[in-house]
Amino acid sequence: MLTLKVITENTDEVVRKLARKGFDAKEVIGKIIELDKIRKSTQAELDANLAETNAISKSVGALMKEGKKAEAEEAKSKVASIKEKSKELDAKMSDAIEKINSLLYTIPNMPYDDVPDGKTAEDNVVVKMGNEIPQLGEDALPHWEIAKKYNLIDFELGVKISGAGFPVYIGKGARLQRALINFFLDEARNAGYTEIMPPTVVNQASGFGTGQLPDKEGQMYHCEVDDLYLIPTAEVPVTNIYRDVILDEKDLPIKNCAYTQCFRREAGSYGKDVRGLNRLHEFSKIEIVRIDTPEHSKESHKEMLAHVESLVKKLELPYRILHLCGGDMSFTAATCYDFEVYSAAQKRWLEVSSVSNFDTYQANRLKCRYKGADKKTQLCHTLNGSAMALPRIVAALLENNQTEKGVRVPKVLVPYMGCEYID
RNA sequence: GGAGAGAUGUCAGAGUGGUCGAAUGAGCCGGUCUUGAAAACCGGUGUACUCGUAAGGGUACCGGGGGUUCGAAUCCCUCUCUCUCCGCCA
Repeated sequence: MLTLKVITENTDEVVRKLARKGFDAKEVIGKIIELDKIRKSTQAELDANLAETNAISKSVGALMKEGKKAEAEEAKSKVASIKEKSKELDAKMSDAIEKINSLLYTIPNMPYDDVPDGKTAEDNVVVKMGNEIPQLGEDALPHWEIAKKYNLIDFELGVKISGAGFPVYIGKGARLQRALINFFLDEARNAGYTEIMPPTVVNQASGFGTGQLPDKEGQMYHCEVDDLYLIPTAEVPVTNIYRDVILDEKDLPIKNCAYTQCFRREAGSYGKDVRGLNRLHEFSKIEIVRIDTPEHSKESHKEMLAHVESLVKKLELPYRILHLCGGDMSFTAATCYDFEVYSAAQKRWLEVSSVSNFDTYQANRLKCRYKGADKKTQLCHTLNGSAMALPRIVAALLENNQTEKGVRVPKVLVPYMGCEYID
């Protein structure tokens, strides 16, 4: 969430920037400022009351020691009325703070100035394209047909044992999963990321820390008995490592990567979007996460983009990079680039990665701070990106590389697959 | 699942009703000493809110929440978590 400080001190700027995200902040910020004034004055009054209570309590102790019982009793009686007032003030202040926070949660992050204007996905800007789109014949098969032809993925079997959106990978289909996971992790490690293997279920505090809760409660699987959530992305456990942590500036940037299974309820999705591997309830993803200083985070973001680009390049997949416009960006991002690969039989672009900088928005929720050489404690910047999500990569690989001999394995994956063709 | 023990600052660890934001030790930072280093010695070393130009004040925080009391790290209730033993088990 945005900090109270930035909202109260730069109100006009905040309103202007949020407008680019299609969010009218004027009213809610007005309310927040009002509530904050109440909070401040209430706190001043409460603090004074408590100070008086403390002073009297101290004097009672002293009087008792001196044996001045009557005076001690008198002091005691004085406290009663002050205490009652304190209780009242305390309630008033908690109420104000609670209201302020619940309003703060409704405000999205401010987009950076270089984020393109726009309202919908139509307005996203293609900043780069790479690798040739293959020309397939009329008889080209979509990936779900290929998966069936070579017995790589059994969607019906998944329905039997779990439900729709939980495919079963078989034989070379399963091996391809493992090959991609290893490839992505090796690439990340070579780029200086520390490999993390986190839990795939998290508690409420973690879901809250990265912003999945309370807003997107319905998107996560919830184990009610234990009140734990299945993670929708490794971002949740890996970023929460740094919840309530004060880092040392010399340890920044922190660069972590993690492979996990990801679980998404995807309530409300339907049609061609959920066909085959296009949208699943469970899938494998390698995530890269960075924690950085405000001064260096833009540079970090660039490095992450270059890393993800190198992956699609090596996999020989036609790709394009989109700079998301203000209106299409996620609630929490300050700037975000999407990577899409072309799935030649479906004839459509599939999103395989988004790489975001959250500025201090997430760190403020997480209370993730660092201490610099100047001994000052301030909020970190957090960034993350997929590097990458498997299913759509697999979809594009199967479709784009289909030949009469089988599906050609990209050179870079051959050592991981142990074969040149999937047949 | 059963029984017991515990949760204190960066860490270890004291504190069982008043001057405790918290002993002591370690670590870390600064200094003295030293050719340099080590040792020794001296000083400093939490977070948040708030008042103040500043110096410096005030308030809160000893796992979370509530209660008793003039006053709670300390007493009571409750929740959570951790550890040990037993059982079960990949």
